[in-house]
Amino acid sequence: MGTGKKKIELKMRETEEQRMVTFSKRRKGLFKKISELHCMTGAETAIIAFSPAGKPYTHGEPSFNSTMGRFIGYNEEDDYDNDDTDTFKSLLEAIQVDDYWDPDELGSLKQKLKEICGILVSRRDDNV
DNA sequence: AAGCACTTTCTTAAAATAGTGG
DNA sequence: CCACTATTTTAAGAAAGTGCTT
Repeated sequence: MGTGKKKIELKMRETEEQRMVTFSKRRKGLFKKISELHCMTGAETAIIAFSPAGKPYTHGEPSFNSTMGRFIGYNEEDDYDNDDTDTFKSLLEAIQVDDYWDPDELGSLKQKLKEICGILVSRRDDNV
């Protein structure tokens, strides 16, 4: 016999546990709404949400990567894998591990990411 | 096996939305 | 249009379940 939904203040949840559960539930609802937006309007979408523990959750339609690729302006002829969401995810995760990762490795990962972003941004600026 | 980081299930009320009539 | 109500959807609380790493 649950106590049912209660009214709560719109502020940071008090405990880590509350934050985790609320994150899980509300992310689910948010991603569902975004699916509906795509379904009803054809809008291409991409969203990233970092969990309280720092893990990135992505969602997008027709796919996260294709929408991100479109946003950043990559060329169609590039053989870019639209379904490989792990590509962006792993890059995102790489930035999160500052304190736990080997500094040299992190440095090179960040450098790679910067290079990739630089290439993509300049390509976008050239073509649009 | 234990611990972590979520995820889900259930009950129930809050909030959002659709429908109706002025 | 706005006010009111009926219906649907969302999510809080509590607790249990899942999958992965150590």
